[in-house]
Amino acid sequence: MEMKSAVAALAALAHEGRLNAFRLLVRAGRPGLPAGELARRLNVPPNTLSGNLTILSHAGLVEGRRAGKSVIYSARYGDMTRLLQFLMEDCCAGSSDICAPLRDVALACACEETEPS
Amino acid sequence: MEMKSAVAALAALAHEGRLNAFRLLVRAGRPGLPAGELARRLNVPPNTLSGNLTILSHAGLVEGRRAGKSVIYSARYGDMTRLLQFLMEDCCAGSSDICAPLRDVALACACEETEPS
DNA sequence: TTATCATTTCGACTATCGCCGAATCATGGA
DNA sequence: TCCATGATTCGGCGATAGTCGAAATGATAA
Repeated sequence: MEMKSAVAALAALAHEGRLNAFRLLVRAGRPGLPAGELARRLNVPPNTLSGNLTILSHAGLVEGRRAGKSVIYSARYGDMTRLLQFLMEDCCAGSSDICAPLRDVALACACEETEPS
Repeated sequence: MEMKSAVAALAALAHEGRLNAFRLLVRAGRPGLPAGELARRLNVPPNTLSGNLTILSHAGLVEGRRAGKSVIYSARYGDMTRLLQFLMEDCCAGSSDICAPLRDVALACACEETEPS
């Protein structure tokens, strides 16, 4: 069951235009961006982008909310996290040297709150 | 340039049969599994699986090496790591609460060498 | 070399995806 | 209400991906 949604999310991301849009939204953080602004920044026709945003949103990767005339899209970090979790599940098969680099990747995503003290 | 290969990897994984095969290889660890054994375990025709393994290998996610009559496939953990890194790049946009769950996912992939003391 | 087994490639069919122009829907302002 | 604007949906065409049976390739052992 989880399998189907993972495939859907991966299929949604397996497209240059959608991956660009998604990454832009990921970088935009919680506030997100209006659809038109996205189309302008990515330099794609609004209707094409709209279809791609629909696909991303069906896959649970983004969501849109209306604000006046605009629809503001933002990344759904929770589902993004679950997808990554699904991909790295049981990745290590007992060999810690496989798993270690993955940890480093996550720790490199260090934000500003890295210092524990 | 990195973009293209990320899309290729995601497209390769955006397929139930291939994702099953890949995950099975990921769990199999470095030793990997012969193609026929994979086909048997996944219950798919050998030629179909062969095509899918070719796609995965072109995407850099798996590799095959010959051992006698069999070709043994194994996951390429390095490229898998790079893909995850690409997906979570700049994920936090300054908000640490976005990034923290991702770190937890990576830390949950804890292997046996988790204990720091 | 010849037989045999594991795997891969070939060929053709079907289904689905992606893109674009045009029409439609939703909102805010005159 | 009527118009302007931002966004989405609809219709279609062309291109691509997926599957399977059948044939070919590669490797081994006698």
